[in-house]
Parts: sequence; C-alpha cells; structure tokens
Amino acid sequence: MASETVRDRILAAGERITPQRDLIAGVLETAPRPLSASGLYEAVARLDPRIGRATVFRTVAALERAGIVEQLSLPGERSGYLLCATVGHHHHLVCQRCGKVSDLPEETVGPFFATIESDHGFSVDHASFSVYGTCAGCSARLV
Amino acid sequence: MASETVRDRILAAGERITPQRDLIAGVLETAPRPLSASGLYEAVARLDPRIGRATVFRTVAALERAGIVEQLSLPGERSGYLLCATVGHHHHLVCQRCGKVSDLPEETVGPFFATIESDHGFSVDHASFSVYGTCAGCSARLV
DNA sequence: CTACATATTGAGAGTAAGTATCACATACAG
DNA sequence: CTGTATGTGATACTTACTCTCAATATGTAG
Ligand SMILES: [Zn+2]
Ligand SMILES: [Zn+2]
Ligand SMILES: [Zn+2]
Ligand SMILES: [Zn+2]
Repeated sequence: MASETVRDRILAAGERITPQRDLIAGVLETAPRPLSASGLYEAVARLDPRIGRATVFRTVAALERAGIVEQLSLPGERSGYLLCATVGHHHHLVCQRCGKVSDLPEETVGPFFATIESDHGFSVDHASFSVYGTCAGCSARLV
Repeated sequence: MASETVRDRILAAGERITPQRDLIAGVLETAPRPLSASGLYEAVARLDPRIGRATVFRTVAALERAGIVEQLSLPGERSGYLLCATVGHHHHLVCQRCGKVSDLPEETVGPFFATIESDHGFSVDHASFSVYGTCAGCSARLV
C-alpha cells in the first residue's frame, strides 16, 4: 500500500516512474532515519549496482519536486534525505537519541510565523529548519 | 572599536589571535550580508594572497567556537558565513530582497520551543534555522 | 626579555557532494 | 505500436571542505 502510495504521489506530481525511481523511493521509504548522500547511494547500489550516482541525485531531486522527499541540512553536518508521509513543505523534530524524525504540524509553526510577522514586520515566505532534541519516547525511557 | 570587540570576544573564548584571524574577522565584519565559502576566501585572498584555504576554514571554525560567526545553511543552497553582533547561539531573519540578516531574539523563539515541548513532549536541545521572507524596510518600500 | 610548549599556518594532496555532458534507452501519450 | 520527450549511466568536472606535516608564531612562565 505504502509503496503504491509513493508511486501515486510521484505520478500525481507529473513525474515519470522508472524502475530506478521505484527502487530509490523504496530505500528511502524503509530507512528508519534520514540517509546521507553516501548512505543512500550505497544502499541503492547494494540493490542494483548498475545505478549511477547521477541518477540517485536526479531521483532525489524529482522526489523533492513531488514533495515526497525533504532534505535536512544543518551547519557542520552532512545533509540527510528523508521520505515524508506529510504532503507538502513542512518542518521536523529530530531526536538525537533514537534518530526518529517527526513532522511538525502547521498549527505549531503557524503562530510562530505570525509572531515574527507582528513583532518584526517581517513577512515570512519560506523557512526550512529542524529542531533537535529528545523525543517523548526517549524521554520516558530515561526516567 | 568594533574590531577591538571582536578581538576581545576571540580572546575571551580562549582562542588565539593571529593576523590571519584578525583579517578574516574583519572581512566578515564588514560584509553587508553572509559570505559564501568561495566569496569569503576570495575576499580574504584579495587582502592577503598568502593566506591558505585551510586557514580560512579553520578560522571560521574558531570564530564559530567563539560564538562570533554563524553558519547559515539551507537545503539546495550554498552555506553562508555571517559575523553576528549577538553573543551566543541564536537564529536569523533573512530578507530575500535586500539580503539583510537580522537576529531573532530569544523572546520570539522561546515560546515556540515551549509549545513544541508541551504539545509534542519533545525536549529541545538545539535548533538552527533561518526564516526567509521580506523585511519591514523592504515591505515599506513596496507599498 | 627570553625561552619554551603549544597552537596555528601554508602548501598541497585527498575526500565527498553534487553537476554537466552526451550517446543510448525507456516511459507513456496518442 | 510508435514517436518523442524524458530519464539513464559512464565519466569528467566543480565546489567545499579536510588532512598532513614541516615551518612558524603565539602567549605564558621564568
Ligand atoms: Zn516530514
Ligand atoms: Zn528518540
Ligand atoms: Zn546573528
Ligand atoms: Zn529587505
């Protein structure tokens, strides 16, 4: 089901489906946490060594265009590629203990942007950020 | 004065002062907007062509350790290096029209993090983000 | 002021991410 | 089924760092 959904989302975005895209989306879909460029390339190459490096990056770009993949980037760290269940641009909570990434819903972020607009006269077009910390599950386990 | 202040901040952080660090900090200090890796390196090399590439990056790292420089990074864009007046880790509003970067004060960000903690049980350690949009000055000019 | 331990520098090689090119292959609309 | 727009793989290239190491400079202790 999930696999079909990703396929559908790719098609719905007007992007073509190819075996390579299917495979790469599958790798991202089953990864428990964001994959680095090399991690993704290696995982893909393990399943099909014929896939070229460029295809991996082009596919990630296509999946980003389709709103299926988000790229996380943090200063001083390698960026990570992440397949998101949430449709459209959004933000993330990244647990530094278990690596789990959860989507930050609009209703949490909206009021923050509203504050920025009212307090600073700054009209927000776009933001891309991830918040790092400890998730509820890991906090519970630490008690 | 500002130059002395940066020097003092470097020393206060337990980092050594060298002519190269002084020069690089000066370039960052006078830049009207964040400099890319190559932009910074070229600007520095113009003032002293003997400075090595590695020294530029090592100096930026030292200035980051001293809390003087922040690195902005956004998926799909080259990262930018920025000398901040605000001491300590903080966040930025980046105007997409004039390039101006302003510091986002803690009182704007704090309640947002508090919401994340209360709504998601996620305890925030660290976040690094920049919000892109149009600053008050540019908005006024557009009326 | 001098000497010394320790940190920093510059040159240059090395690594990793990502892009460009182009001949060949394939998805999919008609 | 066919044609064309699009995607693919090999490979070379670019950009952004990082590493190494001998030479040098810094700041401190005497
Ligand atoms: Zn997501
Ligand atoms: Zn966790
Ligand atoms: Zn700042
Ligand atoms: Zn502006």
